[in-house]
Amino acid sequence: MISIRRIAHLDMDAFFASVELLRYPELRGQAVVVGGRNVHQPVEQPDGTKRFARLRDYAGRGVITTSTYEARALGVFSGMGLMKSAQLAPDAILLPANFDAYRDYSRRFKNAVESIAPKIEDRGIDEIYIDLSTIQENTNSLARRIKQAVLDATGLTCSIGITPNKLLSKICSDLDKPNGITVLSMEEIPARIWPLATKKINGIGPKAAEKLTRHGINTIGELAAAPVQFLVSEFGRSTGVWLHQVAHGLDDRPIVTESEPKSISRESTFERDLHAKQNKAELTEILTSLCMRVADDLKRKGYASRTIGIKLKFSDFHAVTRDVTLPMYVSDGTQIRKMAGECLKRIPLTQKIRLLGVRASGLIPMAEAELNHAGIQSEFPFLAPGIPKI
DNA sequence: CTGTCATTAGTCAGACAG
DNA sequence: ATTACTGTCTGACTAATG
Repeated sequence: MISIRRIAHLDMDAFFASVELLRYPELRGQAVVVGGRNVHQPVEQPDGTKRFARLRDYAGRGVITTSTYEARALGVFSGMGLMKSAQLAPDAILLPANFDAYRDYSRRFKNAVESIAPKIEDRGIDEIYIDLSTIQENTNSLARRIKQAVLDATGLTCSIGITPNKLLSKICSDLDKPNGITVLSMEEIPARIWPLATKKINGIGPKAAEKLTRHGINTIGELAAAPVQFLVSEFGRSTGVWLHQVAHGLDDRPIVTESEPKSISRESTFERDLHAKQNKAELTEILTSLCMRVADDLKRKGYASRTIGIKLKFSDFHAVTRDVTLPMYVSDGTQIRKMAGECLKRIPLTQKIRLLGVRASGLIPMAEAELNHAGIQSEFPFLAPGIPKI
């Protein structure tokens, strides 16, 4: 007995910017971007109107997190440096990010969808996959009902793709944005998917797309027509077979409703590049603070870690990482700091540094870590409570 | 006794995404 | 004065083990 899967991908429209527009409705219709660091909140003026920061006022290393569709029309997209975007759209309104508000609205829209279709896969703050396979209702009316529930709960619009799998639904939710519904069956793949650029496939990024272009493959249809043995020889067994499958719209990944985090990290780009020796005190303090924040996050989320790593990004954007694994689990900031210090010693410091990061991986829930820790201690009493020599 | 092979863990870089 | 932050996954390489 086989059942036809019906999977939805729901993506909130310009999510962070749209949440800001709920708070500042007078900005509706304008080019607005969210992002940056040290961006000040709008200031109320004597006449009751608010004074907003403009992109041209910004100085620093921040990037755009989200932009309204009006800003995108000016060539200003997420990920772009704010200094760069200020040249394209100096008059665009710049707002600081309010992550607490976004998390709140995220929770609201997910709850609204859950009340209609409970089998949901979380894909970050502004999108989800929904398994609609077992719901007996016309696809279009179900999609409209979900969108209405999201709008009622948040005042925000979203776009939905509904197809037999996650791969196609993800592509389709983007085809009629904003505020759209796209339903697609396998029969429609040649007409509606094959003309699209390979970059539209989730997992084909700039590098893979560029490599495909070099081989004369620009569209998903051209990728589908490429011999699988050619793709395997160019991209390796696993990626080559995958490219061939996805180009034909094939994807059997299940909806994953629960998962455990694999790593917890904190990183920070400095206001200015720092020199390893000249700014040693400053760097040490930043490293310690990152370790304490990671320890905080671990404790708050209830995990312990046995692999601690650091990341450095240099002036030329070249990044290096080092990590170290212990036979026991740790969650204490001081212990993490010692391990991070050991990692740092193994990195040659010639260039100036622009970013420092600390990551904890090899996670297990705190309760299990304590059991495990007790076992390790009795087996290796000399390890506890200090840090073994590296 | 030595070489080879399979397997696993650890480490690091890089691609990708939201 | 261009380029954040958090997180997942995979490939390549090395070392250890049997």
